[in-house]
Amino acid sequence: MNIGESTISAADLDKKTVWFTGLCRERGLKVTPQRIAIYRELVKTNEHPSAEMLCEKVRQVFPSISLDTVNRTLLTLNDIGAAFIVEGSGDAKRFDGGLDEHQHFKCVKCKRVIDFSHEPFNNIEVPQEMEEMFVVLRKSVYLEGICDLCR
Amino acid sequence: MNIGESTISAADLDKKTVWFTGLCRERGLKVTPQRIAIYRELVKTNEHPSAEMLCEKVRQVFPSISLDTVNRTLLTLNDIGAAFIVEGSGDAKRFDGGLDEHQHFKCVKCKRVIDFSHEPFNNIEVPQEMEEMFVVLRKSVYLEGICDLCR
DNA sequence: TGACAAATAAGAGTAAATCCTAAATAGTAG
DNA sequence: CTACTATTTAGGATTTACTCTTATTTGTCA
Repeated sequence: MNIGESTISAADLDKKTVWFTGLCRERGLKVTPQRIAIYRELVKTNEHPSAEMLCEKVRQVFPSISLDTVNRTLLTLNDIGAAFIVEGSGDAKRFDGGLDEHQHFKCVKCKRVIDFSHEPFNNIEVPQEMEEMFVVLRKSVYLEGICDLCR
Repeated sequence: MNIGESTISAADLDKKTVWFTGLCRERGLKVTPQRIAIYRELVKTNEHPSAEMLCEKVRQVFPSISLDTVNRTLLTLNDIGAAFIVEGSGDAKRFDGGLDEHQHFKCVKCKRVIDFSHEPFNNIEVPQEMEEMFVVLRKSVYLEGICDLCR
């Protein structure tokens, strides 16, 4: 079990960036400084930021970036598998650049999304019947409730 | 295993309604005919309707009901745990009256949300550590991929 | 280096959800 | 039954989270 915190080293960040630029090229996507900046900001944090939150961060480095670009880019990242949209309920989309298997707990009050990793949950098996009918790309256990700070 | 379809009998619907009125009273909420009507319509279907869709259905019985009331009521249902919100991919919120414990599979192409129920998934256990730190209200296994129609 | 297609910025546009008001209505407790 | 208070209705205003359009810029590749 491991709840919350997890950081990325500068070395890992660079490694991820290299992997990401490769992935872009592979898919015929241009490697623009905006894309890199957005990807790096996303991967740096484990806060599952919204497009809005990321936009603010990226603006510190890239003052003229538009929210639209951030939004579009995040959807692109989701399409190519460099990030994904956290399953959630209703509000603004939340993104996750994390590639390790992990689960999410979402606080229904503050909307915070907290990572956790629990070995048995990483190993759940998709039933045969589902595999036959659908292509299952991602699986995760999703918990909702009230977090430590809100209760 | 059970994918997709599932209906509710008139008897079960009534049982749920009784449970729901009890829950309302417990929470000091008035048992209004609108609330009941909305709840019953939601529980009857497994289509994960939006507020708009539900409003139309309820209007067949209750022609003067306002969309605002439907919206407000659905959020109330969510608050007291009589329903919950499923991710609507940025579009309109979709609601689920949670007939039985079940899981969701979401198609990344057509955005369709498909219910399924798989005994082992219903019985997953939340780790002690999580229970101590958070109040866990809901747990589910969430799968994403490509559905039978899209692939 | 230059052409071209892709990507971006800026700003307008949109749809859903939420909030506001005020007046009418209707559960609920005493 | 009555008083109290929650809830509903209606219609407009506001907010949120995108989404589109158009002109401009910029990676990429020959």
